Amino acid sequence: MQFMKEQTEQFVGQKILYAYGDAPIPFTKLQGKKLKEIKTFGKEIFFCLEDFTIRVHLMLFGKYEINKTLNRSIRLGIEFESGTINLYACDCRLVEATLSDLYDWSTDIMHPSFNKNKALEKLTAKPEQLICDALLDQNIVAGAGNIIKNEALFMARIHPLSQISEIPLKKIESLLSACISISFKYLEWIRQDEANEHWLVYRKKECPRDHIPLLHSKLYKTNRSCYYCEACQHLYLSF
DNA sequence: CGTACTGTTCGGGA
DNA sequence: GTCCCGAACAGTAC
Repeated sequence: MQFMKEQTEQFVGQKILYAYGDAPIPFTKLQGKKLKEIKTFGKEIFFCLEDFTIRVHLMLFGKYEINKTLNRSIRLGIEFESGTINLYACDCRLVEATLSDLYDWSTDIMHPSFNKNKALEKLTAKPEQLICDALLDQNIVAGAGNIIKNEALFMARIHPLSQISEIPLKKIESLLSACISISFKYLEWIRQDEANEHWLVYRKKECPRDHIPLLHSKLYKTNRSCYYCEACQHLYLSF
């Protein structure tokens, strides 16, 4: 969402001339309101207006365009004085509450107030959890998704089915470091329009270390795709 | 809680 | 080559 923020920041300070679409939003309420600020939390982006906020989550299939339309039904179009943001197939809703009451930015990987120790605390707070599930929990580390989960586990050489209580703290720290470095590299890759050219294991067939076939299956509670190498990713288990 | 559902694209198998 | 099917960057509702 950092990249989307960069691309939409040009409209901060401008008034909304007109808003429309099929989002469950009272569009007339937006009209005439000034865009005060754009914030992000993990995969969410917030367009903060004068007395409420538009929260947008692109989910799996969401798309957005600036000053351009796609040939499909519009979820939310926002016309500003100098241009338009068009949102498609995403989750849009109004938030009236104060954002800082809802979100803890200290564990949002990309946020300036990210605190690695807080993230470590949250990660180890549920020791019975499996690491492949914990990494996807936006309340633990916000921003990491399924790709970063797979890549970070591979980099830190941790098997996705490892139990948090059994993973040495140093390994969890290196896993977190991997999440952080991948997230920032990902932003850089998106800027260069090479977002999907750098993955080591995600959607790959072979381990880049030892060239044996990677395993691929949906694992545990979150039931999301895991790509991993049984030979070089250690399984930490209590039994 | 687990299950169903949403919704668009793309790669791989036929 | 082309078509079709199912998985997939995620989360919510029930």
